[in-house]
Amino acid sequence: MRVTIKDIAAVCGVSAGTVDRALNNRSGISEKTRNKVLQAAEEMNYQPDFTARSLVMGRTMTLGIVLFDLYNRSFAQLMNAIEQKARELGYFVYITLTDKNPENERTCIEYLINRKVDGIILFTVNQGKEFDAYLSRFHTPIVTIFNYVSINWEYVGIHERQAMKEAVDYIASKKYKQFIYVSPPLAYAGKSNIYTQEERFIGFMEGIELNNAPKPLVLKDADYLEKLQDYSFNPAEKTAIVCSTDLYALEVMNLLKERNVPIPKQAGIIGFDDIDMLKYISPRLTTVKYPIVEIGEKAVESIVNKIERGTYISVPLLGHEIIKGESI
Amino acid sequence: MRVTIKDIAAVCGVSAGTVDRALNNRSGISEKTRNKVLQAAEEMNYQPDFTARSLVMGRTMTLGIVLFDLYNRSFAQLMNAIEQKARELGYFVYITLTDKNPENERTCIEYLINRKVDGIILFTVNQGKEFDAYLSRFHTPIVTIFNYVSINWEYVGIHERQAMKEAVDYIASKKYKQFIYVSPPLAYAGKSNIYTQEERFIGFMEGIELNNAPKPLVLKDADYLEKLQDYSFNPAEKTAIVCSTDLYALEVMNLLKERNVPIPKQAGIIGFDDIDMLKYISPRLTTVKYPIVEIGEKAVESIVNKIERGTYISVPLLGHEIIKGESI
DNA sequence: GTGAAAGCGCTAACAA
DNA sequence: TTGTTAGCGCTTTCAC
Repeated sequence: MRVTIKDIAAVCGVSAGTVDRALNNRSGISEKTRNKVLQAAEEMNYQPDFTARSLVMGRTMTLGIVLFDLYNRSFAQLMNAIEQKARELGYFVYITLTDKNPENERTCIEYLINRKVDGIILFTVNQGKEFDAYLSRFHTPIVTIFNYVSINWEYVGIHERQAMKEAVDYIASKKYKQFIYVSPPLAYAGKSNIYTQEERFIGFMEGIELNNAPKPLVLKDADYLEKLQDYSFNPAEKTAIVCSTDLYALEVMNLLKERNVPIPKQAGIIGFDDIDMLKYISPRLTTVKYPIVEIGEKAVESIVNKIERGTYISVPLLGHEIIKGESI
Repeated sequence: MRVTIKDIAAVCGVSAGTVDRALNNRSGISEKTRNKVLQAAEEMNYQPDFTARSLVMGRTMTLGIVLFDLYNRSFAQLMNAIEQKARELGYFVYITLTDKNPENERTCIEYLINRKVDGIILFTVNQGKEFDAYLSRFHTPIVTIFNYVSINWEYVGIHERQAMKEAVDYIASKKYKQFIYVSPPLAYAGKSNIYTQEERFIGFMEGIELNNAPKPLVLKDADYLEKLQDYSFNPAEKTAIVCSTDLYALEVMNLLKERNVPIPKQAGIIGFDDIDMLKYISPRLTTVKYPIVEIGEKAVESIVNKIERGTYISVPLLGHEIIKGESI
């Protein structure tokens, strides 16, 4: 059996309460007994039992993370940042993957609640009043990231809309006459929470309007590649293909290469995310970069502050930057 | 407050023990009371408290994962597979990242043990007799993946050596006369556990010998790119650059492109891992593929079987396949 | 078939 | 300063 505080108490000839006082730096104990207990604990290689502590304290020192999956590079980077910051602050991380399934996501959340996590970092696909109320039923701190839920929930993210608008400004300055917008997740509008994607799209449309660009072709379905396969590029005008994530941009790039459409001479491509793999791809993809690691770290810091001191650390929308590659 | 079994007991006019019998499908209870309790639990929206259950059962229904980081695509895929399989089997996953730091790894392991995880899936950088003994001190099931520790520990992986040897056979069949081997982790030989990398290297050397190839140039340091920058390729002979992971291969490819060394005409490249990003890279990298998802799933199944039924499910080394691209 | 009681390892309130 | 006691919510043993 593992050594418990009782064992230490017996060895030192004191009570369990006193051992607890020594071990956890509580007041009301003499230096002498504290040292004695501490030394005994050391010698006996005492390791505290977190499950017992959790039960009595109602705290587990763990954070639950609800994510789609780890397929997207950015998610992996995010998760990496979260784990590091969390453990630095003394917390462990439960990772749960929802596969973008709303019901599955609720199951994940409930499981986390039942396991008494101290807080949840939530990248949700759910939305709406009902979900908002659902979340409120749990009295557990929650920080939302990327997909906004409502004013009721702390949020860490970037100014998606502004970022995409600036991207359009940048493209417009390059004399593109035609615009195509690629964002298959938009097909889920109304059905699931695609806040970030919607914001990017709104930003795109704002940019189009502000730059007096012609009406763009918007591909908001999974068949965007087929559509692009059939698309006839006007040789007299340059077309800009704006993709809501780098992954779509790379797919588009592959297709254009296959079709022998010169990039960016005939068609330009821009992505969003700045995933690290871009460094191996040519032509270098132009994209929008945002501080993914910071998002993870800030989310953890905010929620831990809420847990330990009662208030979130509100994080203003973080910055972004257009990475100028050779693709547009 | 949350509803507990006591509350249900009070409502139903039975004892807590009886509620437990009903809730957990235990014997010694009439259908009638069972139904009554179950219904009450349903109505009261009872949610079991895992921390309490963990304390009394000594089990937490959680698996601890010890990984380097999530930077490498394969790790993310692995983690993804592990989470899915684990939750399918009713387990939650604590993720801990070691950043390849041996001491940090031990801290992770000990934290996991203190949190009473039921099992640990370990991708270690530690090694040796002392570490072996260290692990034995914990009476927690452990499955090692990728980096082998010793016969004492269950292991899930592939036949790294054989895979690399076959890769060399394949290359040799293509009339390459010069061989360069790239594997910076080899610099840590003796210092940390680089089992997979060592095995791949041994396989490479075996392949070289068997094919009567000339003595290869082995780059086993972080400065491999500088070395390759200065390397003079013999225009009369094709050089094969064998990389121990895709990431190194991509770096090498970038460098060769910069140097305008024609691939694979003058220099061929082969990687290892078959990361999914390869589909966006041209020329298509030739590489060795192995079932990363299966490794994760099998590791989970094996350890859960050990936890619940007392024995691991030994997994024979899994298969691999050479993915023939255009880079060699 | 059911209830009562003990206890998992720890914390915290109250006595002494 | 220290010990005692009563739980946290659940499981389990032993009476009845």
